[in-house]
This record gives sequence, C-alpha cells and structure tokens, in this order.
Amino acid sequence: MTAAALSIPRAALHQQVAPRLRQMLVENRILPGAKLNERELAEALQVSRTPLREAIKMLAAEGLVELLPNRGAIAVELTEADVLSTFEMMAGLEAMSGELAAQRITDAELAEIRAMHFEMLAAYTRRDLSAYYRLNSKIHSAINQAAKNSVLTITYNQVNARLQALRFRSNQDEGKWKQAMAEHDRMIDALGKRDAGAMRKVLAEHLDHKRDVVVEQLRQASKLAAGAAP
Amino acid sequence: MTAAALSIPRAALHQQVAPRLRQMLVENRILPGAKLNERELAEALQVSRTPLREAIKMLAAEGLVELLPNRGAIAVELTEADVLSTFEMMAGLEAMSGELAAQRITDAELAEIRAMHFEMLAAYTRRDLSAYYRLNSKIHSAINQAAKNSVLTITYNQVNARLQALRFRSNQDEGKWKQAMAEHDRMIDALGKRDAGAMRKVLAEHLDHKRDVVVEQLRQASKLAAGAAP
DNA sequence: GCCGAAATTTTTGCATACAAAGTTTTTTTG
DNA sequence: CAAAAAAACTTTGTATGCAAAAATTTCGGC
Repeated sequence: MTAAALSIPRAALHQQVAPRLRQMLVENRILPGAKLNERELAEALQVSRTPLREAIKMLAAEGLVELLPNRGAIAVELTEADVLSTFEMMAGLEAMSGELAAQRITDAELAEIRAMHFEMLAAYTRRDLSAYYRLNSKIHSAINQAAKNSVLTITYNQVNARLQALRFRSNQDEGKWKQAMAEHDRMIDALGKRDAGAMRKVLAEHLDHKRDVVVEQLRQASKLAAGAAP
Repeated sequence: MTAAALSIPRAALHQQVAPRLRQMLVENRILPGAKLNERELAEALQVSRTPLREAIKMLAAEGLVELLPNRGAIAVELTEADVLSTFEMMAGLEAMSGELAAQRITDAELAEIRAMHFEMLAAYTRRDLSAYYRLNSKIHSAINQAAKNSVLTITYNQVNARLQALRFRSNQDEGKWKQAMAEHDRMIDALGKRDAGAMRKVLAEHLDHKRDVVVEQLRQASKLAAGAAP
C-alpha cells in the first residue's frame, strides 16, 4: 500500500515474527497454557532469540501471551469468565461499530456489504460453513471500517484476535445458524435505513447469541474432558 | 500488592522500563513525534539496549509509539482526527462501563464511589483542580471496576493512557466545570438507582463534553502556534 | 522403594559485538 | 559557489556470549 512496501527488500525480523507467532497462537498451534520455548521457536522460525523475544513482548502487550518472570511466556489460557468478558466486550465494540457505521457509511460501502451479505446467503444455502465464516468475518470487519474510527478498529482487531483462538467453528446447530442469518438480515436492513439505534441493538444481540453458542460448547467440551480424564 | 512483589528483590528489567517509558510518554516528557534514541534512553534509564528495545516494542503494541523500519521508534503524534477517534472510543467504553456497573455494582462499591464523589465536590468547591482531576480519574476507574469485565478494564486503561498525553488540564472554563459536576451528580444518582440506560446516556454525554473541551483547546493552541511561527 | 537434597542441565534475561541501514559531513566537480 | 558524490559517522537491527534463575536429574538417607 505504501511506498515503503515496494522499496524495502526485507522487513524487520521482529515485524515478520510477530504476525507468524500471532497466527500460531490464534490457530491453537501453540496450545493455551503451553510454554513458549525461545530456543525451539527461534529455530523453528529461523531467527535468533533477540527478535523473537521482541515479538513475544508485543504479543504480551496484546494479551495473547502471558509473561512469567524468569520463566518466559505462556500462551494465555482463558477461563470461562475470561471468555464471557471477551464476548461482552466484543458485543460492546460491535454495537458501537454498528451505531457509528449507520451514521457514517457511504453508499459504496453499503453496496459492498450488501453484496457480501448475498454471498453469505449463498454459502448458508449450500451449508458451506467455511465460506460462511469467512464472509461473516469480512462483513463485520467492513461494518467496523464504515464506523471510521481508527482506535475502534485497532481495539476491535485486538479483542477479535483473542476470540479467534476459541473458534469452535464446526457444529453450529441449525437453529442457531438460521437465527444468525436472520439477525444479519435485520442488520443489513437497519444499515440501509441508517438506523443507528437498531444497529446497536441487533449487533449487541447478535454477539450475545454467538457468546451463548461458544459457552455452550465450552461447557460440553469440559464435561467431556471431565468424563474422560479422572 | 502481590506476594511476588515481596519475594523478588528485582523485577525483570524490561518490566521496569516499560512503565517508566510509558509515564515519560504520557507526561509528554518525550514530545509527540520525537525520536526515541536507544543509546540515550538506555543510558538515562541505566539499562542496556536489549531490555529497552523490548519495552519499546510493548509500547508500540499499546499504540504509544510508532515503529519506523530501520529508523527506530517515535512518540505517536495524534492528529485532530485521532484525538476525536480516541475520545469517541473512550465515550463508548465509559458508556459500556456505566451500563454494566449499574447492573453489577455492590453496595460497598457504590458507597465508596459516593464518598469519592463528595470528596470531589469538596475539591470543586475549593477550586482545587489537581485534586478534582485525581478524584475524577479515581471515580471513573471505580465505575470501570464495578463493571467487572477484565477485558474492558484492560482496554479502558490502554485507551486512557493515550488520552493522558493530551491532558490540557488547566484552564477548564467555569461553565464547563460546573456542567461536568452536574453530570457527575446525575451519574451517582443513576448508579444508585441501578439505571443502566441512564448511566450509558450520562457517561456518553460526559465524555462528549470532555472531548469538546479538549478539541477547543487544541484548536486554540494550533491557532496560537500558527500565529507565532510564520 | 521413596522422599529429599545436591549437582547438573536447561532456559531465561541481559549485555555486548558486529553488520547493515541511515545520516551527516566533507570533498569534488561543474 | 552550488550541487552531487563520497566518505565518515551514527543509529538501528541481529546474533552471540555469559550470568542468574529455574527445571531436571542424580545421589544419598531412611
């Protein structure tokens, strides 16, 4: 995008390492609670410990890893209370995005979101969960962009990164899925009418329902684990 | 506060440096746009460049400094649009804090906030601006705590840190000050009634007014600078 | 055989050394 | 004398070495 992107043959190493590490954490390739061994990671990522450590410090500031004095870093482990807090926060951020987007969205942005909405309808009709999630994510991101608040966008992306680590994508039950689609319909409608209040309401509810789905699955997962372990 | 604080004779250096640097930025001891010279800073803070660089990376993740490839870091310079975005975000976070606090605050927490409110009234009556700001900050922080959402608290503190760098504390005009106190009165009232909607409304308005005060002063400051420089 | 202490190994944290990029100064040329 | 080029200097970025702390293993005692 910038001129610099063309001129630099190689970006700073820590700037390369941080996104890669972030992805590993978000995709649970490094499991919650697991130690981040500097020697191992440095070798795996083909860098020395110095830039790796700098990247780890950045992820710590983002809340993706926890620093333990003299014991390095571990991938954050979210308790059920943490998960609820994170969803509650996301609901607040989405509500705010929707409210502001309703006031500021351009016709072009609205058209693009509508187009993505129809693509999502297609994915839903085909029961293509992967495409559905991808489009869902793009739509919410586009709404956030339409709010035109840079601090909100940065915060949204940070909190969202933490949630990605909990993507219990599969087994969303049919009823919940249908409901989510209905909420998206109302969202597009409210956005078209530039109805800020309605956007706030529908987005807050939408996230609350997402939260319920994830918490339910978390509880089932821990029940299964409790039954298997002891 | 923690047991660890007593047992460890020395905390990790980067963990010491980060708060000190943060304070320097927030207090504008390092001016917006100024370069962070690693050698100088390392000498001033009495550490080697390694832990200093780690601390800088953390502050970059927090948005307090900007990293320029091969050119180090500079203290972030907020444009007027950035300032507006930050205030708008804070308004959203305060509104959310207030809404949740109204639902979750304990009688003990409410009593403490009421006590601080009276202290603030005293400071206002004496026109003690410094005490007023300190208490104001404590009250808003206590409301945030009463919301009992850890992610909200972390985010609130981060965004708040960016705003501190703009503390045009002095010259708040009498009318605005009186209005702010009236808003605080309504806030305490709504909190006592556990009226979430009212809390959201009064806090969102309160921050909008704070924003207006700061923006007005920003404009006057830039007018003065424009008149003096050329 | 098991628990605890000491020794060994591993790992983190910090400082320093070196290489590459950027900046400034000097020199050269038109 | 001005502008461009080159050299010297400064600063950032990365790797490595070393010390301190933690984890692991080994060994001795019961």
